[in-house]
Amino acid sequence: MTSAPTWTIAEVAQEFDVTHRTVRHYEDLGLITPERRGTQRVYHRRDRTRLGLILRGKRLGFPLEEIRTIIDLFDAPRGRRTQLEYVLGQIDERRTDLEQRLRDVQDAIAELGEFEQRCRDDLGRLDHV
Amino acid sequence: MTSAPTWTIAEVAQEFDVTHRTVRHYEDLGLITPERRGTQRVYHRRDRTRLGLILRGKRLGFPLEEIRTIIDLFDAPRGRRTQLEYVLGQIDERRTDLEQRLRDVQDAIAELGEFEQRCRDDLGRLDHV
DNA sequence: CTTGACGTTGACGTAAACGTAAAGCACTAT
DNA sequence: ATAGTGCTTTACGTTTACGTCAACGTCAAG
Repeated sequence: MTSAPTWTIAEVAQEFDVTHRTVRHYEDLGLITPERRGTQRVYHRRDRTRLGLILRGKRLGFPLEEIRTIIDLFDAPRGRRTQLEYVLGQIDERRTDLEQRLRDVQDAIAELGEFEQRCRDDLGRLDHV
Repeated sequence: MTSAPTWTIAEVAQEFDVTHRTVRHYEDLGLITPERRGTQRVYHRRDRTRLGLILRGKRLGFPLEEIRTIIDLFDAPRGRRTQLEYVLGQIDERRTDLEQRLRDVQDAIAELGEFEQRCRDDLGRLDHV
């Protein structure tokens, strides 16, 4: 029988291409809470999942504090109706935000495409002469 | 005959929902270069276009310095072949970056949808009992 | 047993992106 | 003439997201 795999701080840092300082910073802000064996940190799959979410959130330009509230949402208690309704409300806010970003990215890609076409036209004119 | 419209710093700031300090900061970094009439700044349509691009870039999480290189690209000289090829190369880099972000946003929205479904299921079970 | 390799906790430093006075010019309105 | 409104520069303050030592613990290898 194989027990659940774990990782050291150096391993997760290398794997996600960040420094150990960064990983510890995220822990300071409460974004990840690795197990402790004595004084050493032990990272589980759950921590890696969270790290992935954090870094994606960062690529999307969210501040770390906001990222924390988002990924905490996934682990929030949903036993009572009021809790569930709160979570569903939060989900809606997040979606609104993300859909704005989706439009932003799509617009930017479209503009880039138009601009590229203009450049290619210019290039064609240079060839033609 | 109507001459080209212009705006004051207060007007553009209000319109884009930023402070005049922010607008001036972007000028300090060379992202916009409004005309001067005496000591006063006069903003033209071109400046507003750039401000829109800047803010969208910010929503996408790009640092201002990178935003500057991007929007400068649109005004870069494209007279010679080498210049055009440079610009086309830059466009490709940008597109690669933006497509990564597109995937990120789409993944995030998808995950949010799955999570919402789980929550709604939980809510249904509460109703059903 | 001591030397690395890797880990730990402070604690201070820094770059980016503005915020926030402070102090002064320019024009208009009373 | 002076008071007010809006714009200007200068300059230090703040927050976020880490970087960068310093100083020390721990465990396997030589």
